[in-house]
Amino acid sequence: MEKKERRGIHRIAELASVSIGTVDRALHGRNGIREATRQRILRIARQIGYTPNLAARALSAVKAGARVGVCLPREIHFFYDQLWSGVLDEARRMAQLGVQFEYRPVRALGEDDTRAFRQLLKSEVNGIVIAAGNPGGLSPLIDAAEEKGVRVVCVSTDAPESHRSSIVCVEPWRNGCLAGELMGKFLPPKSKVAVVAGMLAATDHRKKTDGFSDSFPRYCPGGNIAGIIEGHEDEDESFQKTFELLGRVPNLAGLYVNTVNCLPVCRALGARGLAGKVRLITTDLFAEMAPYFQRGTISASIYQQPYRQGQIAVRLMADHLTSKASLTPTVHLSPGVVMSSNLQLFREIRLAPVKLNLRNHRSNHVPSHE
Amino acid sequence: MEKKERRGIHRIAELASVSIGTVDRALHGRNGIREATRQRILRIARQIGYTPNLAARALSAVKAGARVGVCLPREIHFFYDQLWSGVLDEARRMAQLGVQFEYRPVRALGEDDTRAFRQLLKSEVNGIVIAAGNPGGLSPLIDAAEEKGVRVVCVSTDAPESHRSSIVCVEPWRNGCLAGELMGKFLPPKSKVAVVAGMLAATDHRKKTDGFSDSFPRYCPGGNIAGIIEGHEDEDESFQKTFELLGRVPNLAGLYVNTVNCLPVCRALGARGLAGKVRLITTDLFAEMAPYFQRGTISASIYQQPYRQGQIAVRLMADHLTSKASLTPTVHLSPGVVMSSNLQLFREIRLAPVKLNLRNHRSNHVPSHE
DNA sequence: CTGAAAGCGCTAACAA
DNA sequence: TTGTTAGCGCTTTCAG
Repeated sequence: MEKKERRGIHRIAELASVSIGTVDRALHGRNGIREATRQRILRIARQIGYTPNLAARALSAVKAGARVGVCLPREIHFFYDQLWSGVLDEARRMAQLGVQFEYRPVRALGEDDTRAFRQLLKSEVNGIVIAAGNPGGLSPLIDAAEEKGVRVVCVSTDAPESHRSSIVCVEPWRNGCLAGELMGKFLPPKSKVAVVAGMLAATDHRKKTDGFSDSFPRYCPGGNIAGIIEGHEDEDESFQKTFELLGRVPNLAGLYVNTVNCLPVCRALGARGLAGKVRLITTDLFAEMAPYFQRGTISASIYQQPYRQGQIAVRLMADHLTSKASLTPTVHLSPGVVMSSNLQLFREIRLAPVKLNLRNHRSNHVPSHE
Repeated sequence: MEKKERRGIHRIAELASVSIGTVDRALHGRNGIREATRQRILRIARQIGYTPNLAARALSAVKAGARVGVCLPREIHFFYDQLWSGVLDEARRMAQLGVQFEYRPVRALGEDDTRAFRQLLKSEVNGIVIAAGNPGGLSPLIDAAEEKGVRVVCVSTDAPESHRSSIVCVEPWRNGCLAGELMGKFLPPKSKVAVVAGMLAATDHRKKTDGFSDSFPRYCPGGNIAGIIEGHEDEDESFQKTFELLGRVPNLAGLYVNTVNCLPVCRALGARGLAGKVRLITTDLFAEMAPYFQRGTISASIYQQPYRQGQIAVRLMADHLTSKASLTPTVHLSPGVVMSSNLQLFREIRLAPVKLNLRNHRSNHVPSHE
């Protein structure tokens, strides 16, 4: 005839000799409860180390579940598809805990993102995850959102002037520093190197370039940066400018490409017969780069962990929304170093390119953990 | 008088004009159902894109909830405390979905782990996560467990001969390869280098050494390995042997330490006035190494991502147990490269050392995502 | 102010 | 072979 031991909120109710309704009121700071009762209940809860069962909570609140909006560029090659994968994988998990997601992909970084953001705001989400392509236009919107209690997490690209709750990224400056240190250690003292940037007008590219410039001379005594060129993300322009640079600067020992657009640079090196002679450090990773690693054209690439950025951003937001966990204001990941020895371990190389499909991400889904 | 639209399994039952019990049977391949009915139900489920609500499932299965045993070394410095953190953080999350954890820390890797494993088996767990210190003794036990349907996931250290369901690790051979490539690229052709191993009798250390030996000459033309010494994880021995080596081999250009025990090597370099002159590549990361990075004694360290290994191993197991997800047989993480530019981004350096407390991991818990 | 009870989607034990 | 039902822990609503 022994009574089974109850759990959670029931247990508390039992110990406090009240009903579960009262416990609920105490736990959630709702009104309609005497302060004394509340204190007593809270004390008991603390004593037995009560933790709410999130599954039960999620189940009970199917309709009232938290909603998260996501706004990221769609470009399916390079970087953003991996970022999306991380986001979607983690979103699928959190969906099990009652968090709902609303996706508003934009065509390219910074393109039309204020509109997408506004739409998300209008659709009554509780949080927004966004790659802030144009911080200028977005910042006031972000501030407005935060004002209304909608938490904003920036991922990969920051809007530092805004009051966003959190940023998840690899800092561009550090990224450049690491490249600089690596280059400095690869090369003998007094080496001449050059930088191929996308466009220096873009903050990220400028900061990466700065980081490299700060760091390289520290690790390569007497080394100097003989040139900085802008490829403007254009294949032909990048090729031409690099080709020209290689002709112009004699004894160039190293080249740092801080944009994803490194293939034309590889080709220019090949055309000059300098592949493998000039140390090349690139940024990011995608399948077409593999042969250049194997041939020794690319010495190393600085990897920004897109999958993990997406995963962490979603997790951060969802944790906050479901458990009232505090939102870590900054999560700065360490950039990875890709070389030919570990190339095969990266998902960009390992997984055959998979089409991005927001509707039905479940199908043909390969479990992934990197 | 309109009927509310039901969800999930109820919805299917409605459409198929059967009861939810039957649907459940169909979905889970249980018997006691006519094949025709099952097919019909499965088809409908597919059509409406049914996804089980894991929160509900978890809630329903609290008593029958999956139980996971964890057996890892306790040593709180270096590596394993980070591995534990990853495990505990992820375990706490999965606890919300009804997965229970049983911890059986052992004093040191391979010490007494067969006993711990047996205890876990006896306590009726559904899965075991273990760092397989002595694969020899463990393999038959692992096979027996798998035979009984208890899935075993090895983490960090493998038992390759066993039938464990999965392994999560950084492959030691690749680890050595990366060190070799890095060293090869740091040094001019024809350089002489040496390796400081723990004990070559340990498979992991031997494989790292092999990887390094395979890889280094490929990236340093004419380079050769002038010596391999064993420190046996002993501070004094490591110091003495390194000190002696540095005196014996003239013009040694690089040193690769493939055990965590790198401080004595740093000191020996200092004592010979060679700190910063001889390129030093180490393994793993802990707070006391920081000054040696900053002074340039350590050029780089190969980081084995302990936190993430723990996280992924638990996740793999828990996913399998809750969703019948397939257990990816191998998860090989890419080793990270630590240099002074990104040193501060690693949790070992960033987080003040925190005591390991299995009882009450929640308290003084800092949310972490790296 | 407090208690009682319904229901979230799923599992498992028992009835038919 | 199939249907029914009692929870799992929490939120919410309606009575007292």
